[in-house]
Amino acid sequence: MNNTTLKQISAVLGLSISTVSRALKNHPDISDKTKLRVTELASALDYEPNANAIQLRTSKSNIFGLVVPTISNFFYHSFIASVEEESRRNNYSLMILQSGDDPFAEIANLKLCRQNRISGLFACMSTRTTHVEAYIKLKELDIPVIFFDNVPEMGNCNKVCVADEASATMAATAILNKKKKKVLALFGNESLSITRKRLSAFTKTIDNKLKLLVHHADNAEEAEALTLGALAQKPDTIFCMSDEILTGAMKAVQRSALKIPADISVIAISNGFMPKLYYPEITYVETSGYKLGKLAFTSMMACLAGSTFIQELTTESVLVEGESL
Amino acid sequence: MNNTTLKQISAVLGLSISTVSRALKNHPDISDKTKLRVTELASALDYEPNANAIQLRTSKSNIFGLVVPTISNFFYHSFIASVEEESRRNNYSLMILQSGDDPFAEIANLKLCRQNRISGLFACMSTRTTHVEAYIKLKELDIPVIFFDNVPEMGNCNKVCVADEASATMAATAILNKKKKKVLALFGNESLSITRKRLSAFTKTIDNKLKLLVHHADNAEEAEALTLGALAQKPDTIFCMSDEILTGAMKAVQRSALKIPADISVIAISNGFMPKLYYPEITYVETSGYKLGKLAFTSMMACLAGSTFIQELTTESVLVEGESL
DNA sequence: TTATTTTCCGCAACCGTTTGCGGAAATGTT
DNA sequence: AACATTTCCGCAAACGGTTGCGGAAAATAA
Repeated sequence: MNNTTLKQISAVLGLSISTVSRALKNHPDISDKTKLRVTELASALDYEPNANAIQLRTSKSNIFGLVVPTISNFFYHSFIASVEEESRRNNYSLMILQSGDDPFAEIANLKLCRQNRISGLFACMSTRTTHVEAYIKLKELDIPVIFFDNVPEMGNCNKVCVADEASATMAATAILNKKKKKVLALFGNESLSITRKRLSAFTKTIDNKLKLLVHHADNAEEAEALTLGALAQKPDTIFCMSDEILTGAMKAVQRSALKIPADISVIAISNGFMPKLYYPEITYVETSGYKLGKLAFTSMMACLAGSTFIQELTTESVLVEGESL
Repeated sequence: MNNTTLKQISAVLGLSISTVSRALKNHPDISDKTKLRVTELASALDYEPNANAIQLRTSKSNIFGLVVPTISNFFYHSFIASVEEESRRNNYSLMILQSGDDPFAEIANLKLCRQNRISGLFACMSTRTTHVEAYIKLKELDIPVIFFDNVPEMGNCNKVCVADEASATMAATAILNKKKKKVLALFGNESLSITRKRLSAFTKTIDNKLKLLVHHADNAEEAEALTLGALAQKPDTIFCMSDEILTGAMKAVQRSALKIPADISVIAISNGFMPKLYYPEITYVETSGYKLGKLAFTSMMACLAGSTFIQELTTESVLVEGESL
């Protein structure tokens, strides 16, 4: 069975297509009697307007694109859920695409977005993105781009970020306040903007006031291995810059049968899900993907409303105390 | 700046729109010379075809819908990632919508899918879905619907499921083999199809050969509380039917400072991510969302290829041994 | 009754593509 | 040279809506 069209309705009712169209959108030109006839038949026939036709005619798509390295990631997860929620609430659909950290797939995804004439794009660049041209092209087409999480260096673009520096500073301060002496600090891939920001703020705050062992891990396995190795040097605290790092480190801690916080303290920067999985719950500085999503969305709406003001927004972080520090 | 159109290209080159259209798709009617002129200008102008126009003209959308209670869930996660991957590989886009377990949002989402004239739908019903009419309507419109995870009872629809019965049986068998005496078995919401299946298969396999304490938890917190309470009865094993249940139970175990597997054994049915988070790693029966996604996709493609054969597919499960049993 | 206004609806163009068909020009065949 | 083919391209309709404009019929005013 095919979808009902305005033409079909108009044929049945002996009206013109335009009259039916106007009746359905409650246009004042149409009499109540006619409106009633039309709406009743439309709902009887389960009429649903063809979004493609509307978008073609109005050249507005009401679709947002969202490109991300992978959707299987705690942080992106909540970000995506948040953006999807807001989008639907505002009558937008979301087209979600993952690049798998492959620059070519990323370009292909952006092309797909363009073909679908998206109204705006939420983008987290892949680790190895070198080519920002494809993103710039979107801007030239007056399609707002809101970068999040791993954002480009260049200044003239909209970005929403968690408070990387503030979070790292907050965590470092918490450690200092507890009079810790030796911290194993685990960070992510060095080429990520968030890694650089967090690392510099963290070390700056620690400021040689205590012994610092810094390591970089690309994934949980690496973090576990690094932690197992570094535990030989008897740190009294572990700092993890992300959830993924945290899971690796925690496994190493459990494996070493160390008691938290008696034998070793743990603090992380996290979305909040993982820390609550453990007992005792891990103390963490919250960088909420959910909040970031909301922020990104309001930024997007501002752009669509005509704001040409380039803004770089940041969510606030809070220290959530568990019993691990 | 606006997007380039065929009309613009044709105007510049002094050709008709149809010629340009054909040249771009390498139609034999067009001479190589003309093709070259067209393709060069097209790429110079960064031409990208308007998907809406194409979809309107061809009445094929190349968009799949995916509706799910929430995307913030481990299992759906990997399922979605898997389907997205396959979709893009096959030149389809994915429109992902979450209902938040709200039946009205679910209906609104399906409406959105219809308006966008999706080519097919991957659907996991919300817990409280009573109204399958909206789904049936899609079938009437010849839009294939592949249900996954929480599927409707009715027979005449395509379903892909993890091997619920087999998984539960496998877990129960593993427990029996280890000569356990008293099992705390934690299940999810009773109204879910997967809960019913897993519960019946599990209890049937255990068959009163040991003492069974069955509880239902809707979320991790409930699972934790239930576990804490039930530990008083000194079970020697905990079975968790899902990741969410597992996280709750594990927290209770950690809180009680019980050693795994010395003091208590744990086994779960899981996607595989959570069990590897703990040390020792939890033994689990793997029900892979990733595999299920692949299966759902092939089923979808079969439907689109014209297969009217209603099928109910099931992925295979495997027991992944950790050191918790 | 005639003139004026209001009410209600249809015509037609347009959005950007695809595609069947027809036809002019170029080429090939006797 | 006359005819048959082939090569290459354009016309126009269609997909399903939206919307400016104009106009007939009905209602109101003079």
